[in-house]
Amino acid sequence: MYTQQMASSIDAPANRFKAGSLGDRNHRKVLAAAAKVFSRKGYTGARVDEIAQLAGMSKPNMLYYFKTKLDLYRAVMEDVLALWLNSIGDFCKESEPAEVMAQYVAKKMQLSQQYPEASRIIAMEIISGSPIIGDYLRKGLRAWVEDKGTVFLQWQAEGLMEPIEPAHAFFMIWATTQTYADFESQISAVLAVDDYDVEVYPAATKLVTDILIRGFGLKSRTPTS
Amino acid sequence: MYTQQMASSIDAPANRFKAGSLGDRNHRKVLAAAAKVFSRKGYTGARVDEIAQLAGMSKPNMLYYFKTKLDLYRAVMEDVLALWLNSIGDFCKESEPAEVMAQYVAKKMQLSQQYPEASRIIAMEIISGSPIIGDYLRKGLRAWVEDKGTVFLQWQAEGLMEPIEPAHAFFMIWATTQTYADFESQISAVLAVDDYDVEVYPAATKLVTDILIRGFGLKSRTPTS
DNA sequence: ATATTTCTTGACCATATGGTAAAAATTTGG
DNA sequence: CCAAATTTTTACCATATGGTCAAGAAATAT
Repeated sequence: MYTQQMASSIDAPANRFKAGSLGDRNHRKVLAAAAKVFSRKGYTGARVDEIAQLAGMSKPNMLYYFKTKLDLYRAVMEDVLALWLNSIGDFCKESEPAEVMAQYVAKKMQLSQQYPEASRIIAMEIISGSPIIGDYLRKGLRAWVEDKGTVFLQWQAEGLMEPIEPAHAFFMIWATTQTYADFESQISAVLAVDDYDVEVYPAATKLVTDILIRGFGLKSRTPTS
Repeated sequence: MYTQQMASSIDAPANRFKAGSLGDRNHRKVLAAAAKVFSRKGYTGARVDEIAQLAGMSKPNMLYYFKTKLDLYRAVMEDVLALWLNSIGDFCKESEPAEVMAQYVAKKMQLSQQYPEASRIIAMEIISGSPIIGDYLRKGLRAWVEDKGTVFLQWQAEGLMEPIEPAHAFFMIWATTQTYADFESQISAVLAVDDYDVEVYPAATKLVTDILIRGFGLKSRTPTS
C-alpha cells in the first residue's frame, strides 16, 4: 500500500532544475503527462510507462526525473493542491456577500474548466480514501475552512445569510462547481453537447451562482435604494 | 484498454445460481467484495486477487464465478446503476414541489449513506471518462433526465420554480448529495467527526434540502392559508 | 450408496509492471 | 575545443498480475 502522507503544508512548486533548461522543461512535461494519467486512472491504476510515453520519453528516462511512481504522484498532488487552494479571491467580510460568492464560484468554475485534470486527481484521491493527502486535509484544509468560514459566520451574525454551517457551505460550493470538471463525461453525455466549454460552463456558472446565492439566502448589505 | 460498452438498459441482477445455494451466496460475496475494491481503486487499479481475498476465496475460485475482471466489473456496475436509478421516489407533477424535492434528496442521501461504495464506483467510472457506462449515459440516463425533467418544467410553467434547466437541476442535486458519500474522507477530515453517519448525514440532509428548495425557488402550490 | 453435477485447489503460464545499472550520447562551462 | 556534468538509452531484473488447466473435494440428485 502507499498510505504514506505528504507534508501538510503547500510547498512552492520549485524543482531542482534551473528555469528554462532542458531538465526543467522535461520535468514539467512529465508532471503534465502524469497529471493526465493520474486524473483518469488514479494512483494505483496509472501505469508509469504510459506516463512516460505521454511525456514523449522512455520509462527509465522519466524515472531519472522522478525516482518512483509515488514521488511523481506526490509532486503532481502538490502542484494540484496549490492550484486548488490559491483560488480564494477576495474573501473579505466587508464586501457584498453576493459579490463574494459570485466571484468565488466563478473562480472555481474557471479552474474546473481550465484544469479539469487537477480537479479529477483530487477527486480520485479523496474517493480512494485520501491515502496521501489525508494529513493535509485534517490539518491544512481544516484550518483553511475554519479561517475562511468566519466570513460566513460574520454574514450570518449580520443577518445577511441563512444559518448554515460554514464547512457545509464550502462542501456545497465545491461539489456544485467541481462536478462540472469531475463528471464532465456524464454531463456531456446527458446534454449531448459538442463543445463543453462554450455550451456548458458559461450557463452552469450563472446557474450555480444564482442558486447558491438564493439557497444561502445571501442579502445585500446596502440595499439598492 | 477496456473501452467496451455494456448494455444501455438496466437488466435485473439475476444470476445463474438458484437463490440461497452455495453458488448464489458466493456469487454475492464476490460482488460485494468487488464493489468495495473497485470503489476505492477503480477498474484499472483494482487487483483481482485482492477482491478474491476479501471475498474469502482463492483467485481461481473467484474466477469460477466471474470469468474475467471485466465481467466482474460489468456485473458490479449493473447492480450499482440499478440501485442508483431506482431511487426516484414519487416524482409526480401534481405533488408539492418542496415535498417532492425533500423526498428525492432524502432518498439520495439515504442511498449515499447506505451504499457509499455504489456512489464511489459510479464516480470513479465517470471521472475515468465513463469507458464502460458511456453508452448507458448517452441513452438510458439521458432519457431518464428528459423524462423526469418534465416535472421541473411543469413547475416552472406554473411559476412554482425558478427557470432552471432540468438537467442542471439534477446535476446539482446529484453533486450535493453524492459528495457526502464520494468525499467522505475529505468531509470527515475537515469536520473531524467520529461517527460520520450520525454526526453528518442527518444535518447534511436537512441542509441540502433547504438550500436546494430555496435555491430552486420552489413555491407551494396551495399556499398555507 | 453411487453417479453426476458443482465447486475448490494447486501448479502453472505469458505478460505487465516498477525499477535498476552502466554505458553511451549530449549538453554545458571554461 | 575539451573536460565535466547532465541526460538518454539499452539491456536487465524481480515481482505482480490476469488468467488457465486438470485433478480433487463437496454437494446433490437418484
